[in-house]
Amino acid sequence: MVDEQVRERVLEAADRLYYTRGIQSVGMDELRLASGVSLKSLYRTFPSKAAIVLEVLDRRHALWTDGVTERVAAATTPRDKLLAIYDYLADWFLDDTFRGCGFINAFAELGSISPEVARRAREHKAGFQEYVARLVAGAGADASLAPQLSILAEGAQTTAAIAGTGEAAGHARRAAGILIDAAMPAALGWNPRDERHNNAR
Amino acid sequence: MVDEQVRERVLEAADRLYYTRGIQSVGMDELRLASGVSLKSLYRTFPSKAAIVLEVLDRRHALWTDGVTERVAAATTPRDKLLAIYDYLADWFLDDTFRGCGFINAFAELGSISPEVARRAREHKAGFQEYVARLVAGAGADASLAPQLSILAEGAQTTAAIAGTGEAAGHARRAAGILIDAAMPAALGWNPRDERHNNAR
DNA sequence: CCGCCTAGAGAACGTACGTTCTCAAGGCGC
DNA sequence: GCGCCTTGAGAACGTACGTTCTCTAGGCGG
Repeated sequence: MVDEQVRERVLEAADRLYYTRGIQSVGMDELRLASGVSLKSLYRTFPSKAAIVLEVLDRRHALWTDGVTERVAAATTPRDKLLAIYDYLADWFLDDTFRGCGFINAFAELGSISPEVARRAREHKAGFQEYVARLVAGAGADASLAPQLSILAEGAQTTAAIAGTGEAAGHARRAAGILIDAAMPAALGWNPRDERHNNAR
Repeated sequence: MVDEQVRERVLEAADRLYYTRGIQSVGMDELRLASGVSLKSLYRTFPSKAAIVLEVLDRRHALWTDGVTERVAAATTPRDKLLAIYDYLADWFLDDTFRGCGFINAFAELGSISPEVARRAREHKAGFQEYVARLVAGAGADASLAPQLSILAEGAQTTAAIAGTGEAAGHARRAAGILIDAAMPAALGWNPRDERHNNAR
């Protein structure tokens, strides 16, 4: 089997298994079975399980970033771009494999014993916060809005994961709408009381 | 050693170790060392590690509930009672042992392989959401405020844990203030635009 | 002072895991 | 067609863990 094929198969299976059942609960033998790659090829392609974990996290970061970016790009107004984040979450929460944010989970499981995992989680969250900050700046809203929206997205993910329902996305979206309206300068001709812009779900 | 002493020592040490390093990373031998309780007494008092984990979670739930309740009780106005939740979080985040919500962490680590752990996490979060809902009702605010405030608290905890800083508490508190003002009926004589009530930190 | 019961220390046991090694089969150059 | 190199399957190895067992020491009632 070509190296590229091995990489892809292993990372795909590892991501699925680690996300579903936790990293420490999934052994290399199970990963071999699920990926259809022999242990030999596995260790020829990756130096260790720890390395696989880090690559899985990097892959997941790219998928998340692409997904959010795409969804935001599809929205037109600056306000809708901000709210699109929560629409993306709403769809994700409905996926029946949803089990919370993989980075929060990895951090909870390994953050205190693997500095590399902790760093990946920190960078993933910092990246998202910066992205939101750019959107907020683009909307001309007060900069303090950005961490507020990030915290709402974060809270929606853990709430939805533990509750096992997706309704947190809607709650977060409505809260975000209120916070955006409060942070939007009326000077830009924006009227928070205008019902047409208050497109809550 | 008296049974009561054994229980307390083991649960205290287990809570500290599990919270700091994760549950699966802490073995029974280390728990024996940290608690100063022999393996024999340990297994005389608890049937298994799984049972200890569940008792630790129950204990932690009680500690959290008491801490929040006390802090809220110290506040006077309904609005300040709601904001007191974030003051409690702010203090907690400054504790240098802070490593996120123990229930989120336990759920991330074991939620998919231990239904009991998943249940504890679900009940813990549901209990908090109901508590917030009661406070919101007591404040005469719209019921939709409750899940919004819960999600903010949730997001602040994971954000603070991964970032390693406590500033998320302040961001969540300011967002909460805005959402509370938006959900408070003006009919009760409440004026959201009144600066005197807008005691952001 | 003697026997019994309990507790502590740690060895022992079974299992599981990450990683490496063995061995046989198969593809490919010559 | 023959030898060599790589690959796959799985055994093997070292370690760690949860749990139980062994043995010894000591406290306490009689």
